[in-house]
Amino acid sequence: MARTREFDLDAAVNAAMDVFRSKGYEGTSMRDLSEATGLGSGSIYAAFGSKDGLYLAVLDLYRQRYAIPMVDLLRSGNDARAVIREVFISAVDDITGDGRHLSCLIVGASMERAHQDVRVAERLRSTTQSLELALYDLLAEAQLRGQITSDRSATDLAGFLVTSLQGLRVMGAINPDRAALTRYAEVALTCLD
Amino acid sequence: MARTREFDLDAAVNAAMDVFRSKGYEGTSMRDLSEATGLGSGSIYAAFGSKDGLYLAVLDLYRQRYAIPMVDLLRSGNDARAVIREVFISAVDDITGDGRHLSCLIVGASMERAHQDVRVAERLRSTTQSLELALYDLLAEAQLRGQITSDRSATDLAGFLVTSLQGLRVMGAINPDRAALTRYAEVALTCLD
DNA sequence: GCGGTACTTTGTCGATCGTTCCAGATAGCG
DNA sequence: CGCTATCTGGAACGATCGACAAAGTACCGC
Repeated sequence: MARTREFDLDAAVNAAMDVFRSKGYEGTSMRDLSEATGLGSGSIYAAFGSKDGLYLAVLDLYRQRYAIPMVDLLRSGNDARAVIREVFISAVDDITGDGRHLSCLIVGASMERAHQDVRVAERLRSTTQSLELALYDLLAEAQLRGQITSDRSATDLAGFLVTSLQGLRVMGAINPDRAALTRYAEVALTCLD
Repeated sequence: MARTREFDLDAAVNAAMDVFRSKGYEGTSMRDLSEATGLGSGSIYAAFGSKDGLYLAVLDLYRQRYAIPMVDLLRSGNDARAVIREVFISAVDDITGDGRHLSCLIVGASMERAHQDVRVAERLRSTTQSLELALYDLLAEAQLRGQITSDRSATDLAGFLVTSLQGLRVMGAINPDRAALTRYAEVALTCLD
């Protein structure tokens, strides 16, 4: 055997994620990625194959970092309304958190990449579906308990909530007003009444 | 005087709009724009100054074409609930209309350009604000008449509705399911009850 | 009809794009 | 400790980027 890899793959993907989030896919050059990760382009191509490959790795990490914890929270067994509010609040926090203008990779990928790369489209569909499913399970049980309205199916309510989350990301990009976004989220939650 | 301009400026901006909507800003090259408009790059630079200039012209046309009619509809004096439902339905139609995957320029610009070009950001804020304002006026009067809930301020309801519209655009880009999007929109409208 | 002017076209600019390749560096094995 | 397989950073590739200048073309007032 011989020399082992020196750099931390995860750290590199992390650094690349920030770049993609602030500049988009097409707006990011390999030069940007080299500087952000501290790697030579040769190392990047050896590890990820291409710019697309690195983007997919970034997208997977983003899902693992943000979408999966959200699903876990929804499945934690706590009160439906409280858990959903928590999800919305943490989303608003994420949107307005730092001043670095890091937009949501999911929304960005939906607009910029979903039409052109089927692997991206698959991942986006999978992510939103798992989120919708977790919401569905939570809402269906809450409906059985009479905790939320049964005027609408749990499926529709779940899809609507995901839609609202995506909408908040967009609105936050246009005007990162935390108080306003929070109020919009509160209105969305009234659909459960 | 001298030679008159041979091409139709509006037609060129229209053609460019389709390209930007399907490829995004960074993903569109001057070559793409030349082919779509049928103009030489020289003519484009003479007419718009730069790629950015053309993009701004496209964004203005998009606002004029989609946002302003929406505001006019909201101000038509018809029943609030019916008008708002019409706005949502026409938005869903627009999202799922053709198979050409033309995403919303407003949402695309929000994600890709708002952070980098203040002129884009200004236009986006202006567009959403005029939409929110039209909704506010409509909702405030409906509240006075007792036609919709007064549990939430008209401001919050208006912002929420715009947020939902943006969310529908994103969801439509991930999965252009007209029936599902329509149901999500219906859920959003229940917030007025 | 003619000169002048504005518009269109074409070719090309330097820069940068994503990608590949190579020479030097480094760590594990005998 | 030397060998060698692997990794590394940077140089260099052809292609393409946005932008522009010069040349050609059609229209106007005279």
